[in-house]
Amino acid sequence: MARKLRSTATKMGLQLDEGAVRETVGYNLKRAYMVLQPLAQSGLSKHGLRVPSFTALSVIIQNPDIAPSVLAELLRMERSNIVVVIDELETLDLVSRTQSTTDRRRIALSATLLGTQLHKKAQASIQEAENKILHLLSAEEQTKLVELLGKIEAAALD
Amino acid sequence: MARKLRSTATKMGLQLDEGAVRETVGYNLKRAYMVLQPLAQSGLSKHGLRVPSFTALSVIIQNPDIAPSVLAELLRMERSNIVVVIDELETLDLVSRTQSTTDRRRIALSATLLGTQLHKKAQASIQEAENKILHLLSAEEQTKLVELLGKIEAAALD
DNA sequence: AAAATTTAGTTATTGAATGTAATTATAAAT
DNA sequence: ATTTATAATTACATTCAATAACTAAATTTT
Repeated sequence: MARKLRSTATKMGLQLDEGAVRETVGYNLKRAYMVLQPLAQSGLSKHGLRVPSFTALSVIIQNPDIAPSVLAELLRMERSNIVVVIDELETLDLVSRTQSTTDRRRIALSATLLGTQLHKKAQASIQEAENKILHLLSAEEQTKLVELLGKIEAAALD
Repeated sequence: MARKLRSTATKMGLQLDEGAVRETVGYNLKRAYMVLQPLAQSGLSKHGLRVPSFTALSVIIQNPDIAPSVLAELLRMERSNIVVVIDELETLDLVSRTQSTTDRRRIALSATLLGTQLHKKAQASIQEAENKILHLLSAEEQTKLVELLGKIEAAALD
């Protein structure tokens, strides 16, 4: 590690490191996320999507007629923020809102054909972008990583 | 997983999941980060610090007389954003700026005694907060996780 | 030595993402 | 019938990171 990190450091003949923060798992998580997030974003921007809208589209495709509030819970977002994401997806004709006839408060979300098609392409773009980094991890390492991340998330639900 | 995730889902007798996004490593990273970040923040808020100011303080303690621009490079932040973090730390009397005599553009950052003391306490608070979750991972798992995260970060430096 | 270029720190501004509070319409409960 | 709760929404605030432009000082070029 730290080839580029040393670029300025070596100029000054110093031995730099971040010290105590590196002992927290959270900071290491953040730094790895800072690497992958821009890759995902650039993969999505080709299709006019942002990360939140892509994740929402993904969930809607997987769960046809899902309600916004359930979608929000699943994505761990506020209901109020989901609204603008749905607005965005609807404007792009990727998702449509249908008011429930049995409970007129409730809205059913479904992906359009275009939405399903675009999602497939966007998914491929993300995978491709992530792979610029992740091909340096073996399949077992990637599986292990996702498993450990899942344990952290599961632990939070107690 | 998904005890709480099922809370609404089970009400409706549905089997919900996020679908394709979960196949991206980046999203799993994000979700795990969403668990740990608030814990770190609550650990720090007791001491009047935010995550960015704590990480900066950590680096300054580890590297006395570091320049703001080097600090920014190490934390992968913009120089412009580091300034406000330093302002904040200086206001709290945790860090002081000293102008270099040899190069009057350059500034040397150093932690005050108070800064060093507070950092130690804040560090303990973070560890304690993180452990509410992380004790569910074995020591080996935590080490493995940090190792894998490090590989992702290292891969980005090519 | 003078002029041009680069570097360090700073300021101001923006945009993206998330969080909070209040509002409207409908349904459910008392 | 009145109250209470829920779903979606709107408006607003906050945090964080990114960009551009500015000042002062050093370095390089001519």
